[in-house]
Amino acid sequence: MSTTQSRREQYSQATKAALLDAATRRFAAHGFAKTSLEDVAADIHASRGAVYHHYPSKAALFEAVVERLEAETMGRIAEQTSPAADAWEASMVALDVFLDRCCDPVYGRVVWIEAPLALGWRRWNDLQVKYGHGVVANLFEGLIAAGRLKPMPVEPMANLVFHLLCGAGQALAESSEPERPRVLAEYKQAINLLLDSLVD
Amino acid sequence: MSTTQSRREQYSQATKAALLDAATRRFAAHGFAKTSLEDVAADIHASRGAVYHHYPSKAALFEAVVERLEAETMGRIAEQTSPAADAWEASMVALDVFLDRCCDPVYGRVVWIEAPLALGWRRWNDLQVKYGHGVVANLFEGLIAAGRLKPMPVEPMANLVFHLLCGAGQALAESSEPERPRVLAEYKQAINLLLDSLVD
DNA sequence: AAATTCACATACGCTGCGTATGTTACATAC
DNA sequence: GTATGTAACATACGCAGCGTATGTGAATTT
Repeated sequence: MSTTQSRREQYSQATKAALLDAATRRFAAHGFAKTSLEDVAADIHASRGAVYHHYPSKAALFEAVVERLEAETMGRIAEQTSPAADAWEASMVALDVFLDRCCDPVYGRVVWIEAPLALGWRRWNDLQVKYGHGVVANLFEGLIAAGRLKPMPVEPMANLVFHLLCGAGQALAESSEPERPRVLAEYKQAINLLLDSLVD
Repeated sequence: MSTTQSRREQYSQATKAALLDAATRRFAAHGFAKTSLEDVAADIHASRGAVYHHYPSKAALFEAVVERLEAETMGRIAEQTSPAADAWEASMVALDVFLDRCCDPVYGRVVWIEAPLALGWRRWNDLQVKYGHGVVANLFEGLIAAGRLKPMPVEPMANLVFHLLCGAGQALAESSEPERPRVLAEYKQAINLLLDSLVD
C-alpha cells in the first residue's frame, strides 16, 4: 500500500472520483438514456475525452456507479448484522437495512430502475446475483441449515423473495413522507405473512 | 360496425397491422434499443416515413406491441377462468395461464424484459396497474370476500405478489428453452409455498 | 534539457430518431 | 370525366450523442 502517488496520479484519481460522483448524480436525476456524457463531463469542467480516458464506455461508467452503490449497501448490511449472531435476527436486520436503503432515491432509481436498461437484462442479473440476490440466497441457506426454515429449492425461492422485496422497496420510496411509517408497517406485516409459511 | 372501408383504408390498416407484426418480431428478437425503425420498415418493404405516419414515435409503436400482447394474455385468462366459477380455482388457473404465457419468448421478452426499459418505469408501471397488478388485486379481493384467505391489507399484499410474479415471469422469460419446464415447476412450487400462509 | 508518458482536449464519423417537405394513388365534388 | 382535395406514404434533412482517432501540453523520467 501507500505507493507514493505522483502529483499526476493524484490528479487523475481525483478527476476519476469526481467523474463517478457527477455521473451518479446525473444518472439518478435524469436516468441513463437522458444523461449525456457531455453533461457529466461539463459538471466536472472537463470534456468527454476525459470520460473515455477513464472508462471505456458510457455503460462501463454506469456500471461503476452501480457497483459503488451496491458495495455501500453491502457494507451497511455487514456492519449492522455483525453484532447479531443469530441467523434469524441477522436476516430481519438485513431486511430492514435493505428496505431502508431502497428508500434512498439515488440507490433506488439507479440500481432498480435504470440499471436493467443501461446494462441489459443479462448483465444486470449478474450484478444482482452478485449483490442482492446472492445475499438473500445466502440468508436462506443459513436459515435452512440452522433448521429455522423448511427445506426448499433455494434458488427460485430466493429470487421470488428478492423481487418481492423490490416491490416493497419501490412502494416505500414512492410513498409520501407522512404516511411512510404506516406503509412500512403494512408491508412488513404482509411480508411476514408471506414468509410465515416458510418457517419450520 | 362494418363501416364499408374504402380501398385506401383497407390498405392503410393492412400496412399498420403488418408494421405491428414486424415490430413485434424485431423487438422480441433484438430488443428495443437494438431495433431500428429502418429495419422494421424494411421488413414490410416500406420506409420509416410509413412508421411515423401510423405511430408518433418509436416508443408509441413499442407500446402498441405491448398492449396487444397484454390484451391476448388477458383474453386467455378470461376464457380459461370462465368455466371455473370457484374463486380459488379461478385464481390458480389464472396463475397457471400467466406463468405459461411468460414462457412464450415473445411475450416474455417484450413485456417483462424490454418493456420496463423501453417505456420507462413510470409508463411501464401504469401498464402493469392496468393489466397485471389490477388483476391480482381483484383476485385477492374476491378470495377474501369468499372467505378463502385471511383478512389482510389487500393493497400491499397484491403489490408484493405482483412483484413476486414479475420475478417469476422474468426468470421464465430468461431461462433457456430446454430447462424451462424444470424452472416452471420449481417456481410453481415456490409460489404455492409462499401463498400457503395466506389461506384461511 | 531532451525524451517520453500520460491525462486529458479536439475533431471527426456514424447511427438513428424525429420532422419537414414532397409525391402519388385514390376519393370526392362538380 | 375532369378538377380538386386528401390521405398514405417516400425522400431529405437536421440534430443529438456515442465512440474513435488524433492532437497537446504538463508532469515525469533519463
